Amino acid sequence: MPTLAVVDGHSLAYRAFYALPPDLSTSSGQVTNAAFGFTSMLIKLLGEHRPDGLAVAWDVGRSTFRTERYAEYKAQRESAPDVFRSQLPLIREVLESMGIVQMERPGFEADDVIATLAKTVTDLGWEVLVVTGDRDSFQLVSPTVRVIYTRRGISDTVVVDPEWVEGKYGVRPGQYLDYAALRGDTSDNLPGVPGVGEKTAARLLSQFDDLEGVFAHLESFPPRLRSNLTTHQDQVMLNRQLMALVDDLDLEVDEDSLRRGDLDWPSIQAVFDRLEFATLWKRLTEQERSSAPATETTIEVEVRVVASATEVSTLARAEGLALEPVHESGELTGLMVVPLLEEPASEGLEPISATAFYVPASLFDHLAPAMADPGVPQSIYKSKELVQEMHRIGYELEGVGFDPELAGYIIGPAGRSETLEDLASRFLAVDLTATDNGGTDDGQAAFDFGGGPNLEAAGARAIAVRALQAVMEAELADRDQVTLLREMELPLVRVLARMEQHGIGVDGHYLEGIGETLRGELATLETEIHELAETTFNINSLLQLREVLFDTLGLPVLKKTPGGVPSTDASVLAKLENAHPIVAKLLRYREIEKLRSGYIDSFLPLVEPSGRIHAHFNQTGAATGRLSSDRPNLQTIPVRSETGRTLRRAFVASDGCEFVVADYSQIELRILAHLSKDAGLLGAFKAGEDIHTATAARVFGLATDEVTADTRRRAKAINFGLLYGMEAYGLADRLKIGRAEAREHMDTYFRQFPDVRQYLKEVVQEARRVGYTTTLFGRRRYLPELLSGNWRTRQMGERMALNAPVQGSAADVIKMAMIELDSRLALDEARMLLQIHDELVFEVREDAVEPTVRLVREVMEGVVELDVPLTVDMGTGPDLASVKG
DNA sequence: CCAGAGACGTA
DNA sequence: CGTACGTCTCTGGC
Repeated sequence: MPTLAVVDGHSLAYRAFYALPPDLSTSSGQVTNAAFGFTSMLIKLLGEHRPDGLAVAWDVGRSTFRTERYAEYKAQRESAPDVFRSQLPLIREVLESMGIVQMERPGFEADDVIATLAKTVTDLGWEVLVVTGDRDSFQLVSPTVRVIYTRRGISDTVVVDPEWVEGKYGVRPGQYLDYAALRGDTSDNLPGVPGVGEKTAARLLSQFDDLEGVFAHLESFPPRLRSNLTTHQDQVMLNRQLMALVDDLDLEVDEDSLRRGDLDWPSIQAVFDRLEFATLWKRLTEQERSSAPATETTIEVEVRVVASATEVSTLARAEGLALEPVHESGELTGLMVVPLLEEPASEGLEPISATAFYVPASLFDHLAPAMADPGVPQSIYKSKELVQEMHRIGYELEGVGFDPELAGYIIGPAGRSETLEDLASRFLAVDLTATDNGGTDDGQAAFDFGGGPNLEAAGARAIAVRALQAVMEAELADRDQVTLLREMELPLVRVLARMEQHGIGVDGHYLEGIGETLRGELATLETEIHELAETTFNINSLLQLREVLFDTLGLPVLKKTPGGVPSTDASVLAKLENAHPIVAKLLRYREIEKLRSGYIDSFLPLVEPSGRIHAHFNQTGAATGRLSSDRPNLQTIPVRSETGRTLRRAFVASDGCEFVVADYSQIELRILAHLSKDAGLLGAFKAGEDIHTATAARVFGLATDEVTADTRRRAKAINFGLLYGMEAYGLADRLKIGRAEAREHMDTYFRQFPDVRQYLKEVVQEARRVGYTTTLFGRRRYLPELLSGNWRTRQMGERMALNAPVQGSAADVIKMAMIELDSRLALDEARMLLQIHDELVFEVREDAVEPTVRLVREVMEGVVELDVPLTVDMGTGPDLASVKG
């Protein structure tokens, strides 16, 4: 079935305009951010969805039949800025050069054109993909019409199908119009019914089907709702009239003109050249001219439901198993299993065809031996989740041998982790979403459509995991990153799974107590601040606070935010502290409020009845290779401020246990020493000197015992600045010294440590040459920023290039230590609880504290051999506040 | 409801 | 004009 993509031109152009920096322009000064973003999105659409036809619909003018019928319609909208409007002709040129049909209709909106097109071509047997950031289009969604909805910016999109609409709004796509009419739409200036939000609207419609049904049953509603509905009935019916898309416009739709033909490369090149779209030209040519699959293929899956123990045992004799969980209303009901017998044929455009075996949970006992056997490696997308889920019901997955999510993280380009659909599309040219919808195209697959788990879809996912393994492992082998996956990221899965599962003990009562104290102090501060301001206002409102500080009190504006508005951040307030007594109160208020909202109120709901918090450790969240933590983020427990530290007492070791905390001393500077091989830096570490004091001595030409606290502080700022790619300007700001003096400091530093300068220079050069940086263990970070036409972006790329190998190598080192420690610690004696980048926290049985301290130090210090020693500082204590070395 | 801005906690 | 994260509050509604 051919697919037509229809783009809402204004909607997308507007998104692009606001998503991309306004300094994107040609050398002659024409701003091109909207045109650039639009074209980029278009290329992405062509690449990812491979539509057979393409059309762009435009709005014309502001007046439509809707504004005639209802003057308020969209009346609140301001007209678009000139720098946006000037780009519309550019976009039209791009589209013309690419031979893409553009349509518009005076008196109607682009949405109406889209609706008409969708209806027309659907009748001709096409599938439709509507690309827009406008939710009104959801009323068009059907089994053959999907919407690619741009949620924010231009790259965060979601494919909206009937299931998505139902899941999100609780109504069928056919009811969406009535639903929106009830709810109203502020962006169109259409009021809804007071007291009827999304929840109520959805409930009413699921009960009475449509507006007519709702208004026919007014008597059954509570009085308030009834009267609100009665008074607003006219508005609601008007809303529906205005929101309903017109699908019978008189458009001359010529099926053939919609189809994409061969591209006219010379004319495209002319337009792209003039707009200076060099990178887009490269993307388009590589994508559309390459021999890469012209269209996505699909997975042909035959699902076999396993019914006997014998069949399971046969499966379990495979050389490996791809596993995909199958859920029904939140419960794990079974596993889709694809045995790894032979390499799947993944060349060309043949559909990948395989059998997936569904093993219901009742037969898991027979699968257990294979799952617990590292000799039968398991390939699992999001393996940590399945490891935990299986553990909870009593089964251990001991041999996770592949996870496409982790492989994708290693291959990069990093960012947030990719969905299995993304990965299948990228590495297999397979469209998994086609199967997810129930595989209605082959007749026999629809047996469970509408109820029960979609076994076809799960089977296709398991097959995709297997196919991805072959392709991605080959890619990793080419890059020499197989070890990184097999020896580091995969073994870490079990370690993290255990840490999350074990959680950390929290004294909820203590936390509540602190909360009360903080609330008390906040109330006092609030009163004082209001009195000093001589007005009551919301201190948390930056808008109101700015007004008080800079208008009412007339304090000077020392810094602007990136948005161009006066900044009130802590560094500004610190400078204003002597200007007005309100400032000190504000600083204190901010500090306390941060603790209350971010650490008390957000932690308490996360404490399980067991008295423990189970944070998540995300293995694919950071571009450098670090872990990240969320729900809650336990890598940011306060430690710097006195008040913040009181909160640490809430983290308590279990009865009969103590915390053991181990942190690498100056690991990043040590890695810089190792990577740069700078004699001075290596010497200082080998001699066991305090690195900041040693740096100060060399930079300021002093003997070690002549280094004062202040010179040490300066040296420390230089050392840290180095790791972040800081320049003289930043150092000057930080140390409150002149730019020239800062320059002088840095020059002296680099004279004393010449190989550091050389190394930093080479890192950037190499990154520019190959496109990425590399860590000790071969982890890459891709840095397209280095080739940006934008100076700022390029500078940022350089700083990232300087920092990534150091931060990333440190992450590698501690990950290796975690894996080794996990295998060597006895679980009944010591459990790893937290990783905070260069620090590990363990909960240890009191009688095992001493040997554990010894083992942890030995493993952490010895896990890799560098040109400098790695040293670890250790402490123990019954709670995180009283950990003492 | 949602996304962005601004602020701020940590390494 | 210092890297890497996650989370809170407020605000305005491409």
